[in-house]
Amino acid sequence: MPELPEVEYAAAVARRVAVGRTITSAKVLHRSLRRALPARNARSLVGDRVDGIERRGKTQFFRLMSGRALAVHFRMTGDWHVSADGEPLPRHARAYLGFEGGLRLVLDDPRALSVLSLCAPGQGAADHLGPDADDPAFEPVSLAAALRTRRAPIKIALLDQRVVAGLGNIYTVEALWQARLNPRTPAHQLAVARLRQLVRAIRRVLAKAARNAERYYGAGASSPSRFAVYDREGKPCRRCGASIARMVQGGRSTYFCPRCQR
DNA sequence: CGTATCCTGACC
DNA sequence: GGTCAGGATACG
Repeated sequence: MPELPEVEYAAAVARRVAVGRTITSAKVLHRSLRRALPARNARSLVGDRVDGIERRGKTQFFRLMSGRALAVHFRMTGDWHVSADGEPLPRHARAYLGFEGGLRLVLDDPRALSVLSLCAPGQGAADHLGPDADDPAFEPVSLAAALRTRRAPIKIALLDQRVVAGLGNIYTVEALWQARLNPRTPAHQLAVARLRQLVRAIRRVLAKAARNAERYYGAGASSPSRFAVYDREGKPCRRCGASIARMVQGGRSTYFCPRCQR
């Protein structure tokens, strides 16, 4: 799943193709994406120019010359595919932007859950997001303040983008293992000292993911897991050897070591 | 707080 | 042919 490091990588790809270039074509190919970006809105992108692409949490913002911004969220399975005009589109092409010079940025998304939307000039679309998980502003003391009233399990709280932006299921689970924290611990019970370990673990997990050159689709299903706990139910904990357990929290799988995460 | 919804490929 | 996966959002 694209989380902060993968979205940052995708944004870098998009920057190379789009920044400084005028949009020559824009089309939404799937009904589900037209809910947020109707055909007329897509058409209005033609003639505008991409001045820059920023990432906040898991959202990419294409800053346009007109003052508007195109927000792109990959959700589960979205990714950019780069091709030249006239080349066949990938099987799960859901939308594309064509640019001056002949390159095309194609949104490739099997499940078609990605969201494209236009933000009017001055419309702050990232206001509801907490600090980015890889930003220095994400630190233990302010995290403690954000969690003070939260009785939900820490796993659930970390997935709330208002608390911290950019974490998804996989790296949240990995960071909790790294920090030896029980995912069920009520968030407000964690002292700053424990949160310091957690923040450090999150930074470490994200930095490792960012260094990883392979894309998230790249690893074959049979290759050894690059995760310490995610999707390793019943396999030995890489720290203590106990059997990795799985539970469901908020409808999503949490993997953890029942022995060394307390 | 929990649960349904979107969407489709993968898997039994 | 039924179930599962899950980010964000909407709702009870």
